[in-house]
Amino acid sequence: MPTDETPDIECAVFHLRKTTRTITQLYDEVLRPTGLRSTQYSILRIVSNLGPFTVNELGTTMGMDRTTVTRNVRLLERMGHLRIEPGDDRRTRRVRLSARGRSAVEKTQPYWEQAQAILVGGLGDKRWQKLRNELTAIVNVGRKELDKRADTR
Amino acid sequence: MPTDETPDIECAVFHLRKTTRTITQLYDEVLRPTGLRSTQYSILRIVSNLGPFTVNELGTTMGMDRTTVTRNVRLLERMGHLRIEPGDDRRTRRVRLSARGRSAVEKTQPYWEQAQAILVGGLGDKRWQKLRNELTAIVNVGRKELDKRADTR
DNA sequence: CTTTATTACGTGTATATACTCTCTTTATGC
DNA sequence: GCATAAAGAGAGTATATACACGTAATAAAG
Repeated sequence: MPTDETPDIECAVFHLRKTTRTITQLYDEVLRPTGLRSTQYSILRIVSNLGPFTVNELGTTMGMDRTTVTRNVRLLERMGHLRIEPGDDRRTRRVRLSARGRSAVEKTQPYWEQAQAILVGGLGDKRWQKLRNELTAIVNVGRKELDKRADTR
Repeated sequence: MPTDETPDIECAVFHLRKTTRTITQLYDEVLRPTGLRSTQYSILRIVSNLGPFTVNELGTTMGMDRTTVTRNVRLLERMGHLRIEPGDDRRTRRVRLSARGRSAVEKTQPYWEQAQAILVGGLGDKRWQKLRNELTAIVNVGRKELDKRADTR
């Protein structure tokens, strides 16, 4: 059962979820030797590039529910990749990369590049850049509506 | 914390997962009165439009692992939306919509249309059509690579 | 300065996801 | 025909995800 064309379905969330499932499987497969899953590497990369973060900030950056961040981050802390320190305020916690986490990101980088090369290579760099922009655009559409609905409540 | 721009990150799987999280939240929010989640409605819709399916076929169509199909379908069976019958072969099972499932799809349709309208309306129909095609394209890129790797093993 | 609202975060629960391993059934080789 | 391979599916386990609810700390109102 090789590559089947996705049938005539308009539903946006269906296409997005199907695509994300498939591409996550690809990245997970390529990253497998590193012991990091796609989401885990994403979190470490984001924290590495833009951190440190509070739990809330990380959630906003990743479009991820706060409580999901808590659990994902806890896992990475147990693996020794992240450190979770008290924040400025006694309510907040500061999530930052550990030395081990930094090393893991470096070691994983070439595998990530390989996966990225397969995908971007298969689509073409220009098309990927455009796609990336469109993804950002619909995130903003969705985010805006969700924020609007949250305000009403 | 309103709509924040996704920072300068190239990683494809990060953008896809972030987008899918956000859009799933939107659809789930709009679908909430119906009691169906995004994935559940997607499965019912697919089975309704293209079914019946074996577990494997449904997995292929949705880019979903076979074992995930088993569990998702079981849930919908317990809700009374799907029926799971023996297939042509004593190995296979046939997944089809029940009368109740058909009714649920119909009742849910206007909510789905509302969510879809928010998204497609926010992006523009032309851009959405293009985006949809690009999503299909990268699914095929990913699928092809995954199949290649599966053959080697 | 006390009451009240807001902010930041965690737990309980349920769905979504996929890999590994195993079982049963069908197809293939000889 | 029988041994072996392949196909279809489920169970065990682990991660990913988010909503409802609860708690502690800070900010705002008076």
